[in-house]
Amino acid sequence: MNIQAVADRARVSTATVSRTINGSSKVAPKTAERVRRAIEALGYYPNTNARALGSGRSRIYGLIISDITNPFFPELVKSFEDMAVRNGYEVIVANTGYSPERTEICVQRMLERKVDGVAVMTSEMDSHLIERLHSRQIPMVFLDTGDPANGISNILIDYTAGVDDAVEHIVSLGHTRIAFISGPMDLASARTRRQALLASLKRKGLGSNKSLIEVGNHRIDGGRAAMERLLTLEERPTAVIASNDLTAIGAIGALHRHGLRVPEDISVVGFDDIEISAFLHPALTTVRLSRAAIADRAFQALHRAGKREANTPAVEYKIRPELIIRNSTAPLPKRRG
Amino acid sequence: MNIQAVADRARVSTATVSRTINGSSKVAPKTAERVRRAIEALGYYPNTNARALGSGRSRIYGLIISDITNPFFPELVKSFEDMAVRNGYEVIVANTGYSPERTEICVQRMLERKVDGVAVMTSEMDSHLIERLHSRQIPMVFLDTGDPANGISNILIDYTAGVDDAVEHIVSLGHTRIAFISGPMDLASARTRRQALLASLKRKGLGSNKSLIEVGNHRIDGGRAAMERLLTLEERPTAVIASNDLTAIGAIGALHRHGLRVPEDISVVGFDDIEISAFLHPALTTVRLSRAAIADRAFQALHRAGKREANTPAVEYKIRPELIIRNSTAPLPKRRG
DNA sequence: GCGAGGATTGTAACCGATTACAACCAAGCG
DNA sequence: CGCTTGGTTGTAATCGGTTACAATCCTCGC
Repeated sequence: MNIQAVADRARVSTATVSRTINGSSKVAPKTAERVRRAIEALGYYPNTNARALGSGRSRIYGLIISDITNPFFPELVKSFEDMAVRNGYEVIVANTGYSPERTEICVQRMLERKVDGVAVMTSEMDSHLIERLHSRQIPMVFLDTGDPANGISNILIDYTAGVDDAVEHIVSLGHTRIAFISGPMDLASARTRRQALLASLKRKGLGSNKSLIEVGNHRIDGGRAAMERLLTLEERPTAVIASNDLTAIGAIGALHRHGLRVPEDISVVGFDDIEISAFLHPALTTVRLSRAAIADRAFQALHRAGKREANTPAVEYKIRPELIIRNSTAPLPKRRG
Repeated sequence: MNIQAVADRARVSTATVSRTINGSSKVAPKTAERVRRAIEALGYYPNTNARALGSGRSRIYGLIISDITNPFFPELVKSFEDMAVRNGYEVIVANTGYSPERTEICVQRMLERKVDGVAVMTSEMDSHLIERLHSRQIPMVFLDTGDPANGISNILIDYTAGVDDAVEHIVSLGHTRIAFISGPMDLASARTRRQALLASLKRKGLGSNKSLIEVGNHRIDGGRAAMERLLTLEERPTAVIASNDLTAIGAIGALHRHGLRVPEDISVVGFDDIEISAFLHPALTTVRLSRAAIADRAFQALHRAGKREANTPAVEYKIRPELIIRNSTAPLPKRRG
């Protein structure tokens, strides 16, 4: 079952069948209809490999993430894949596991499969790997670390705005001793969040107390450990902002273990709004970073760059996180004693 | 940069280069070495599309799951992909979203991309779709619903053993009023778990009380709602077994909301052992179903079937879940009053 | 009635591998 | 010494599309 069979049945050449399928150049409506009926009758669908070989376009996008088991990513992957499939594309997902060697393999996989574009949704990527893709004219889009001036599209997260909302919320509840648990400092995205938060606190005239800044690992255990350390302080914080939701969940775990109530004794704010956060007890107040929006922009960036017509320049999208107020934050408790 | 360039540099024909790369037929060691050096020097890697077109094998496996945002799946996807990449394969992940229409699209995608095998890790799949793949001789492996007699490999989960462990554990703690929150009854895997559990209870001489059997939806909100209903009973259960961990998490949420303590007042057992379960407060006692083991067997099944030599028959693997005792279960509390 | 010119369609080269088959070569044997 | 045989290597067809270019067909205006 190949294009020749369709051509024979529709009494046209293979070129006409191909044109009908791709809508590339004009085909007379009557002819097109005959071809479509032949396709229908034979249950024909094109061989993607032959298509890719002939045209040089594979209709595959690469999606590089750090780790699919990190709850931030599944929704991103799903949304991206959804859009891709709706547009006739396939997606190859690759996990870097935060390792440079694995990242290199990921890029190699993309090259071998001749992807039409790569969405790099992790901040850790060597410039020589970027160059590898760039030199082959493969469209790319990055999360936060792209450089549109160099032809690489970027999705810019407005951390400052999101973090400001969180700080404003906490401050308006009367808190002044505000702790922050950051992500691992070797992660670019964690550093960015940390800087945005420190700047925001400073703007409020807070945050000079370095002992209230702890480092986690963007996972539950790190958040728990960091919170334990914060609880040993003479002057405990009354509110904690975490670099991501998992960290916040860990922090709440530590608080519960110490018999402290959230939010009555201590308020906690997360970041990301992973699905489970809405269902926790207490439901987590957090800064939502929409994965659907990120996936949408990423796909658009690649898809536009792929249209050969316009030599579309790299674009930059801005995404504004959104504070979701739930039950893990409350007004500053009255001092006892 | 194609195979011809390599052939020229190594002063051999393209056939010899191809043979060296694939190790298909014998190539003189000296020649092979020359070819390898040429490949190295040129930084050559084969065009996968051309390879697939010529050989009929794409070195791509399809992985059909119901929903990547269901925490059960990411680890499965990751493990499967890991094995695939290590063996030079690529993976196409497709979410059915539990919808027949989407499932049909998933299968179509697999056919168009000419996958070398499909792992169907969701229980909902029409037989005509299976036939579509089967008639094209595409190796398949299913989770629980495969039929080795019909040439389809199967990974059999020994639910009975896993559930027995959980029931035994709960009974040994002194509980007799044991509730069960099942998954949605239109999900085959949920029905299987339910049957295994009811049978296990019956074996212990329990489970005759139908009011202790509730239906959830395998998500947190369903578990919470089901638990709420159980709490309205005259005689409340003292232990609850949930069909999956999310359901258990929801149930615990409902219990907390009612001021009940877990495990002091009520014990809760989950199923799956998703990553977060170990970090909850209390850490969840659950029956671990290893996703890594499932992925491993699934890959092996496809990989073996793919070797054209032996006309390998379909295989059946058995996986035994394992009870992980944490802090959400405790001895039956003493009756007060 | 005829040539121009646009719309349609066909011919065939090409994408980059794989692989059946043929050709070649050297060693071994009678 | 000629032939067989097995190991290596090359030739060229093939996979199933895409697409540049050529050919053909109409329709119009003069």
